[in-house]
Amino acid sequence: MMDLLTRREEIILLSVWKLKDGAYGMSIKDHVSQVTGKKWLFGSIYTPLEKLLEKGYLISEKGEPTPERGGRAKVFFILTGEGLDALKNLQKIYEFLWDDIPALEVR
Amino acid sequence: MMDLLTRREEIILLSVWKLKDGAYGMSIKDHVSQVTGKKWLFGSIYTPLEKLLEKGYLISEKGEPTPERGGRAKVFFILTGEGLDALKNLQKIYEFLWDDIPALEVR
DNA sequence: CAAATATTCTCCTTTATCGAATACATGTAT
DNA sequence: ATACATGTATTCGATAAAGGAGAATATTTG
Repeated sequence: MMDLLTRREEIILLSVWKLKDGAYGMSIKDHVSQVTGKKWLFGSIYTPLEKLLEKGYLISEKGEPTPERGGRAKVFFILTGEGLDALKNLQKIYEFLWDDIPALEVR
Repeated sequence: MMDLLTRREEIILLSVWKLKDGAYGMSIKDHVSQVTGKKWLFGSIYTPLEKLLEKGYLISEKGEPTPERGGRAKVFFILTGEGLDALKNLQKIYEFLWDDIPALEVR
């Protein structure tokens, strides 16, 4: 073990996928905070993003600055084929792990 | 962030649940290795098990030694109500995260 | 005491967490 | 026009927690 995605890598990768062409640091931070119901800070976003770039699961692309007052240029992130494969691999493992756990669904 | 289960905690907690009254170090190790398709070592099992006890997600129970030649007594693990809640919480987050990701399902 | 099974321990690397510091673009007052 | 204020976004750095590998130790029976 274990070349599986870490928890944060999983959550961030899925967020990038969901946000499509609008995935950059801040929007990812907001999205994962909303989804998980907890407040995420910068460090918890940019560090794994960096790692995901290294692994080739994401690529980044410098965007234009916002035309509003203030607004440093965003860095957008896009899921690669390898990133998608990593998610598929995880999904397959989840099938085995979570399948046949009926008692959890009753509440 | 983040009081969410870590990846290993999740996998091990689910394995304990699946193995019912037969969950102890070695059987958990074999189960997670089989499910994830990777070889897990002792350190990757007993350390998080200890953590899960501390968190109250598991309780342990000393078993009888195996009647075969050799066989130190096993320590069995049982999921608590809190442990089940932690899994349910994770399951709920997965719903949001993984829902509406149709492209992943094609393969 | 030999052999088999199970767990504990130790060392080291990698992730995770938090928030201050910095960068960058634009509005505004002089 | 130019300095400074303001709003957005990212980089950095320090510390804590989790992950990873496998040797060492304990326990039980032949």
